[in-house]
Amino acid sequence: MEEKKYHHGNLKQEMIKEGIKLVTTKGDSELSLRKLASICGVSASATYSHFKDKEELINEMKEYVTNEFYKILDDSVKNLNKGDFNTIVSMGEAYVNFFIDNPTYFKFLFFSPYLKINLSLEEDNNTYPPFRLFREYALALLSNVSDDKKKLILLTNMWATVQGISLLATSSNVVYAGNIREDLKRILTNS
Amino acid sequence: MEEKKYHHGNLKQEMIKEGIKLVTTKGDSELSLRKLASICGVSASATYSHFKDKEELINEMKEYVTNEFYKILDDSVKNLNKGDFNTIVSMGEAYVNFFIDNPTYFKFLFFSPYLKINLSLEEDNNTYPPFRLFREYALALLSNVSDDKKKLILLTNMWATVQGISLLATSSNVVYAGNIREDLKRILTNS
DNA sequence: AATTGTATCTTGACAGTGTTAAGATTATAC
DNA sequence: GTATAATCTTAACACTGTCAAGATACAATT
Repeated sequence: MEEKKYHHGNLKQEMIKEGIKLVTTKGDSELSLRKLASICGVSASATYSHFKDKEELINEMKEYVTNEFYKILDDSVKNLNKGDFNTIVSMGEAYVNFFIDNPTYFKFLFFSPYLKINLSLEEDNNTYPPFRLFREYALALLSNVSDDKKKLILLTNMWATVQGISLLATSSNVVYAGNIREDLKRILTNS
Repeated sequence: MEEKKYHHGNLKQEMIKEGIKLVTTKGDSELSLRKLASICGVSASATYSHFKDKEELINEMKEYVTNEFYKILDDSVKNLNKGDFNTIVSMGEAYVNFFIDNPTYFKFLFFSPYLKINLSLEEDNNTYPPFRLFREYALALLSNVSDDKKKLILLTNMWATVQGISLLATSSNVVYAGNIREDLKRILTNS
C-alpha cells in the first residue's frame, strides 16, 4: 500500500507515459488533462507545474514515441553496411512494422505542427530524427547517382513508399498484402 | 437586407458548407457546433434537428468533400481509354493535386472510422468510392497480369504511391519534387 | 538547525464545449 | 381551418482547458 504523498515525485514522466497509454488504447480524442491527472492521482491543475499547456504535454508524448521509433529504425540497421541494399530494406521493414504494431501512433505522430520534415539532400539537424536517419541510409545507397534531381526523386519515392504503406496499413480495413522489400527494390532498380 | 426568419430554410446544407470552410481555413480543431451555429445565425441546439450529433455532421461534411474528390478523379479520365497507361497516370496526378490544392482535406478525410478501405481485387460496393474508382482503372491496366497475388501487390503499390505522395505533400515543410507519372511507370514496368 | 526560497501541489473559478429537455414557432397535411 | 410534424429557442447539465490564489514540502543558505 502506497502512502499518498503531497508531492508525487515523478509526475511529469508518469503523465507522459499514461498519456501515451490513453492515446494507444482509447484514441487521441479521449486524452484529457483532467482524466490524465485523475489517473495519476493528482489534481487537474498539477499538470501546469510541468507543462505550459496541453499542447506541450502532447509534444513531449510525441517526442517519447519518436524516440522509440528512432531506436527501432536504428536497431534495424545495426551490424549492416550502410551502402547495401539489404540495409535500407531492413529499415523499411522496421519502419512499416512499427506502425503495424502501433496503429494509433501513425496519426498521432504525423499530423501535427511539431514535425519538421525536410526532404532536401543536404544533411541538416532540423529534420525529424527518424526521417533524418532514413535519409542518411537512403542517400548512402544512392551515392552512385550523379544527377541530384534524380537522387532527390528516388529518395522521395523510397520515403513515400514506406510512408504510404504505413498509412494504408494503419487505416481501417486495410491489410497490406505486398512486400516492402520488393517495393523498395522496384523503386531502386528502375532508375 | 435579409429578413431574419424563425426557420432558416436551408440550415443543414449551410452547416455542412460552413463547416468545411471552417476546417479548411482554421483546421479541424476549430470546428465547434456552437461556433458553426453562430455563423449560420442560429442557436446551438438547432444543429440537433438535422444531425444526431457532431460526428454525424462531420461525416456529412466528409461525404461532401468525398464527392468533390470523386468528381475530380472521374473527370481526369474522361475521354480516356480505361486500359491505357496514360489514363491511370492522369488519375494519379489528379489524386495528388487534389490534396496539394486542399491540404487540410487529407487529414480530414483519411483519419476517421468513416472510411471503408478495401484492397481486394473483387469489385465491391463497400469500398470508399474514390478508392473504388482508382482500383477500377488500375485493375483495367493490370488485366494482362495473370497472377492474382502479383496483381494485388501492384495495385497496392500504385495506391501507396499516390497516397504516400499525397501525405508527404500535405505534411508540413514538404514539397514533392518527383513526378507522379514516372513513379507509376516505375511500379508498372518493373514487375 | 533554523530560515528562506522555490518547486510542486490544492481548491475554486472562468469561459468554452457537446448534448438534452421542455417549450415556442412555423410549415405541412388532411 | 385545424392537427401534426418539423424546426427552432432558452435553459440546464457535465465536461473540457486554463488561470489565480494559496497550501505544502523539498532544497539551499546562513
